[in-house]
Amino acid sequence: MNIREVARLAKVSTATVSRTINGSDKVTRETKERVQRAIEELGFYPNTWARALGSGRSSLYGLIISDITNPFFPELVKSFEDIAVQNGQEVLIANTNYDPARMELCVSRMLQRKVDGVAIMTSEMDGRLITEFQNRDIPLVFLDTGTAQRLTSNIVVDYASGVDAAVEHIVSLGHTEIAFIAGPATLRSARVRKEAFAGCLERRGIGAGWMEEGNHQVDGGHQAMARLLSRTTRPTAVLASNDMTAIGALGAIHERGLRVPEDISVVGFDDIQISAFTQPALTTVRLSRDEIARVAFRALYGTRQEGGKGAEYGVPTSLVLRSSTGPAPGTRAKTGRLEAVAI
Amino acid sequence: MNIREVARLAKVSTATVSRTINGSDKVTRETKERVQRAIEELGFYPNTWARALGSGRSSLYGLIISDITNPFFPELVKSFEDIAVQNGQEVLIANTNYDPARMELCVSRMLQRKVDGVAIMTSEMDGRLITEFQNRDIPLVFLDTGTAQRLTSNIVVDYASGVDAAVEHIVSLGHTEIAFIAGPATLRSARVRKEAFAGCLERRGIGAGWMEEGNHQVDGGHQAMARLLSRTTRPTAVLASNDMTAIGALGAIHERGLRVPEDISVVGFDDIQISAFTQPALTTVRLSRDEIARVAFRALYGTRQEGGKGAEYGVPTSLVLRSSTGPAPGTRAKTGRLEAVAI
DNA sequence: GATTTTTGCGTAAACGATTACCGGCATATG
DNA sequence: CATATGCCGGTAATCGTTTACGCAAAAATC
Repeated sequence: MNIREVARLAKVSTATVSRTINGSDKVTRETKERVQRAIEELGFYPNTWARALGSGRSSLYGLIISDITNPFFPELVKSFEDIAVQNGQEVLIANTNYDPARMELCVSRMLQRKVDGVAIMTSEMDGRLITEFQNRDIPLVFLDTGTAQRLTSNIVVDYASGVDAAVEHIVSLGHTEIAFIAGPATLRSARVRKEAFAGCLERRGIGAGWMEEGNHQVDGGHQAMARLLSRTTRPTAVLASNDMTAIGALGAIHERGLRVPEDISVVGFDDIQISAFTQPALTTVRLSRDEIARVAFRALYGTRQEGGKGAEYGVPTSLVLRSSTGPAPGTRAKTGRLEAVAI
Repeated sequence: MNIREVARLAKVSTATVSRTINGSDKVTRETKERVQRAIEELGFYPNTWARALGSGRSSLYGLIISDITNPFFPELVKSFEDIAVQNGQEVLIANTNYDPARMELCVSRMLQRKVDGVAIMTSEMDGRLITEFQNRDIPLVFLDTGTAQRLTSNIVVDYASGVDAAVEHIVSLGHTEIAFIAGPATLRSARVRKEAFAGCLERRGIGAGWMEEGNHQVDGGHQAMARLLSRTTRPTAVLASNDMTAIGALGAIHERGLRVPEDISVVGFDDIQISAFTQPALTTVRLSRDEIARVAFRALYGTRQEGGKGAEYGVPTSLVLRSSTGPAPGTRAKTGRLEAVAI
């Protein structure tokens, strides 16, 4: 079953079949319809690899992430795939496992499969590898790393406003002893969150003494929280650099026999799915993976047409109120506002 | 950069280059080395599409799952991808979203990309679509659906022994009022788990009166548990058809002001990552996704060579003891055994 | 030493599309 | 009425491999 059989049945040349398939305007309506009928009658669909070879476009996008088992990524992957398929593209997924050495393998996989563009949603990318893509005119889009230039776009997450909303919420509940559990200092996005937090407190005239470092995993959050609790005085509210960390903190607090939010309020970051189902449900800053995926795809898909100049795209964050935050112990704060925005 | 340039540099024909790349034994060692040097010198690697077109093999496997945001799947996907890449293959992932209509789209995507085999790790597959693959001699492997036949293998999970170990554990803790929250009756694997549970109780002479149905999601587990708790008497132990359901149950119990495991013990199924981090950490039956992925890949990869006859593969399950199970209220059971196997 | 068999490699025809180029016909233009 | 201009659609080259076939030269056989 190939294009020639369709051509024979429709009594046209293979070129005309190809043109109808690709929506060329050089075919009259009647011919087009005749070809369409032939295609349907035979149940024909074109061989993607032959198309790729002939046209130089693979209709394949690469999606490089750190680790699909990190709950941040599945939604991103799903949305990206959805949009891609809606636009007739496929997606090649590659995990770096946070390992720069594996990144090399990922890049080579992308190059071998001749992808039409790559969304790099992780930070283990070094300059040399980026060059490999640029040399081959392959559009890229980064999440929070790199800068917009020819053929490469960048997605900038507005961490600051999310952190700010969280701090505002906590402060309005009467908290003044606020801690932050940071992510690994090597991660740009973790540094930005931490700095945003420090800045927020400073602007409000609250000293930023409570600071611990986790690893963006549950165990790191657990240990960091345990360290926080073993000090002579303890915070009444804790912001975590991501939800995994917050979940670890929840566990550590629970182990100490303390209650959330009565004794300590906890705020996460990202709004991963499971955050709605922790005990208690986690108040957190949402970073929409759907939005990221949408923007990333648009960046890649658009870059070719628009002369290949990359752009910078912003993605917002927003506070999601659940049950892990409450009035500071010994305060009688209004909680009306809490209900208003809760989901 | 193509095979011809390599051929010219190595002073051989393109056929010889192709043969060395594909590890044919029809090339002498010296020639092979000369070609290798040329390949490295030019930084050449073959165009995958052209290979696919020429050979009829795409080095692509399809992986159809219900939903990557279901925590059961990410580990499966990751392992499958890992193994595939180690064997020079790529993976095309497709989500059905539990929707039989979308399954059609998934199948068509697989066919268009001419995959060399498909692992179907979901149950929304109807016979007509399977035929599409069989007509094209594409090997398949199913998870717990379908039967082994020409070109199609099946992975059979030993649900019974996992459920049995869980019930044994619960009974040894002195529980006699044991409930089960089933999955959707439409799902074969959910039915098997439920029947295994009923069988276990019967064999031990315990009546199986406590039965509710969830939906394998957190909300379904929550509601089912709430129904269980609103009865006049309540169970002292609950087994859930999967971990998501168990997490929902945990929430419902907590809302009622009851404690786990002091008032009610809870056991999950699957051992998804987050189960180790719930409050309390969930005792559950592990179903290794790594093992499933390994077996699935081997089934597909092996099928071609071995004359295309499919096989049946077994995957075991095992009990993982954590903190959500304890002695039945009013009992003084030994907990020594609990520590022994805990992880 | 003449023969068959094996081995190593080259030639060239697929594989299934895309697309540059070209030509015929119908319509517009003078 | 002759010529210019589009519009459709066909011909065939091309993309980069794989692989069937064939042919020397080397090895094995008698």
